[in-house]
Amino acid sequence: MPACHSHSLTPPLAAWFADQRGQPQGFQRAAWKAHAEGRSGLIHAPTGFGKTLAAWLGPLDEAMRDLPHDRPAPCRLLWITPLRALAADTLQALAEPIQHLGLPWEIAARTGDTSAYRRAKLRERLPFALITTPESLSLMISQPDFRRRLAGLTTVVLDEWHELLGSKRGVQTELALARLRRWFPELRTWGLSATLGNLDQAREALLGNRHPEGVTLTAPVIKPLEIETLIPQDIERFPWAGHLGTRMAGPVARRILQARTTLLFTNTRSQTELWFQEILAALPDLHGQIAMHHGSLDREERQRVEAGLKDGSLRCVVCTSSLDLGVDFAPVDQVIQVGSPKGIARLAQRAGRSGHQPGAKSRILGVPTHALELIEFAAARDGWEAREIEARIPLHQPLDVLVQHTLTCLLGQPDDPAELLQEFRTTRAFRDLDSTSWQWLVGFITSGGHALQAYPQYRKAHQGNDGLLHFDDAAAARLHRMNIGTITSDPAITLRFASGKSLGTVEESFISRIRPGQVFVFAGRQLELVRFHQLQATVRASTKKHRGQVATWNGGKSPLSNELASAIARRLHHPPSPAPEHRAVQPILDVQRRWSVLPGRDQLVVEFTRTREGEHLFIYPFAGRLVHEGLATLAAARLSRDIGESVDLTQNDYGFSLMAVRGLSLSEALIRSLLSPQDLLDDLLSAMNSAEMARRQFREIARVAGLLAPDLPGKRRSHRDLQVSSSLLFEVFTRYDPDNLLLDQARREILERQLEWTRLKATLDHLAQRPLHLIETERLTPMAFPLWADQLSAHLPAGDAHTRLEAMLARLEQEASQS
DNA sequence: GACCTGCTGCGGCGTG
Repeated sequence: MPACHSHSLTPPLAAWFADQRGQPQGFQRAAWKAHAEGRSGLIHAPTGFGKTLAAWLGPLDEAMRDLPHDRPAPCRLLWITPLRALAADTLQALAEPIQHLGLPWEIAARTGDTSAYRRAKLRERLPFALITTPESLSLMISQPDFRRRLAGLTTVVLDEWHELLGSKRGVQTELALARLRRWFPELRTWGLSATLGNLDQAREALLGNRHPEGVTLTAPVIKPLEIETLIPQDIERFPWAGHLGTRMAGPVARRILQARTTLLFTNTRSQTELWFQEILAALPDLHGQIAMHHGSLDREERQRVEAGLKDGSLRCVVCTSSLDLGVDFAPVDQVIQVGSPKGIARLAQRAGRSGHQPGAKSRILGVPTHALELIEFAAARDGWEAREIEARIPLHQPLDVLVQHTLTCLLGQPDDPAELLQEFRTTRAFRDLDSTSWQWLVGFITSGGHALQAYPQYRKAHQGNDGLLHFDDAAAARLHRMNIGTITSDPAITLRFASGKSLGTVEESFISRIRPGQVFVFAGRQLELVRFHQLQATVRASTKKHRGQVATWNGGKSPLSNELASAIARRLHHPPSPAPEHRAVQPILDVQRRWSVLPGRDQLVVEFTRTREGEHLFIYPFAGRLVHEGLATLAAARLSRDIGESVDLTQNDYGFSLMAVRGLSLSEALIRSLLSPQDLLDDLLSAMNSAEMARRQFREIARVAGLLAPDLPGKRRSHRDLQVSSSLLFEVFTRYDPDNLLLDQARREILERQLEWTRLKATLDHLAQRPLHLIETERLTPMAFPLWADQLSAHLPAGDAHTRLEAMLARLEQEASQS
């Protein structure tokens, strides 16, 4: 072994390690050594491979060398975790060696869950190691004497750094790190990350301008990942479209019986509700041992389920990505994914919830909900084997976060604007923040800007005679602390029994479709709505025989990742290796090939089909749903301008379709003009009603920047009249302060987040170079069918669409098997 | 305010 040997832990610590884990791994030794040399960096290893000890034993070892062993130690380490639930587990893990060695050094956690009493204690004295969240760290930064209490800090660790990266939470953390490093120039920063496509950028965001001195340490092990797919019995009768996949419930239930504990992931909350019912119905004997977990369930219920997983009393939990991360579930021995994996890293992350011990294999069972999803699982395996892991791109200059953070800093201590700017420029996110923008920001927080200068509540800071910026209005300070954080969400409706017990939340749009007396399914129960009044819904358990409709939410729409989309396109045309999924779906692919061609990445396939509804174009760029939405909107707007007819559109992860009663044709010139990159931005913005989108996006920005009065805890929204709505602010800025940089940010965020501008532009440029393969088909092909079905259900009453779909499906299946 | 399928995450305080 190379230089790694040159650093050895102090004997008692080394003995403890050997006793617990045997030989340290190379990357762990390397981390301890780098830490002892005063370096920082990123540690990258699969779950369960000892990242925690790699980051923890360095500072612990150092403290054992230079601190007395017989009395409490000053604060040396901050450990940042993105999840409250992880704080408790981390606390336990860090405490282990401390307890074993009998050191009187305190470890404590500080999150939103920490009691007022504990917080007061922590305000007196910080422990040797403090575990906290980015938001709580910001809150502490806003306390005037935090810096003094931290004196002696040597190390900060960012757990699950990949989780924060790519979001405003990540930027908030970058800024907090910059502050800590300004206070303590010798501070060492260690980030822990799962597999990620852009480790370099991750380290840049972690270390800011110290990036060049940093190291990246990777565990040399590649955790074996086994992706198996549940192949439908009769592929000829397996649906070409759909997303629920409940016809696979029987075989899935059998798998659940074969394992001790199963985690069953779905892609949406309502799918979780539905599958929970299906599994319960298939396995009535396991009543009480099957549970569900998603983000809209009451927190107590979720914690109960997490505890049940931990102690092994549950056989199966149906969940959404709410269990992607979190408490350590050593007992889980089977992971199932129902529906599209969406991304390679995502599937690997979920698979990693099983086989937690080093050396153990991660396994996941994929369950397709429609025929082509079989290909997706095979493609995810290809992608993993080729190490095509998705990147998480760090954000660039979100000024709303900087407005918030600047005020947070000033709350802690008055500061010189020039020095603040210098500090902020040490982060990756704001490294090229220009002085003009900074001056604008200072003006905005001290005066409210052009539009709001008449309103004192927007003048939060002032520049004193000392030249420093101050924030010392006690009432405003309290409001600011209540507003810290970058996570925003729409108000939700709490469902309660008459007793007051809360079950969780639904959206207003869902509950307002339910009439009192009607039954619906939520949290795995049949509930009858008693009344819905003042944003409170009262329910009671229903004993009615028929099952009501399952709750739905309008959540995020995560598109197929670029990496997985490419892997799918590649597998269709040049499969890198044989795969059972591919063999199984072959009959469907054969139908596609016979009636049309197989779309892929080498050429752009466009199908033209006439149905009873009209004429359809089906186009398959394989660029993910958001991009297809942008392309379809663009093409539809251009087309209807040309033909003077209204054009309907739909999109999914593989492609999009345009439909008009008449006027479509299969001409290369027409298609090329629809998809021309020329005037792209203008056409797109006007087609997508971007003004309205920006107005909506601005709400989040206004919230993060602290322009909206925070929702006071406990108070209902009836205080709305006191609130300045984000919409009004948007109007005011647009009219009286058009140069407001937050407006600009809203436009940028729309472009990147809703329209995936970069990917969309790249797709169009790529399409312009690909040959077109135009083909008129007599019938809807397997690729076209899901798009057509979507369109149908969007335009007809639900029952009607369903009947027609069934009939069409039956006919197509029949034809497919005959031809 | 739009969506009809669509994820997750924190924090403030006082009370049901």
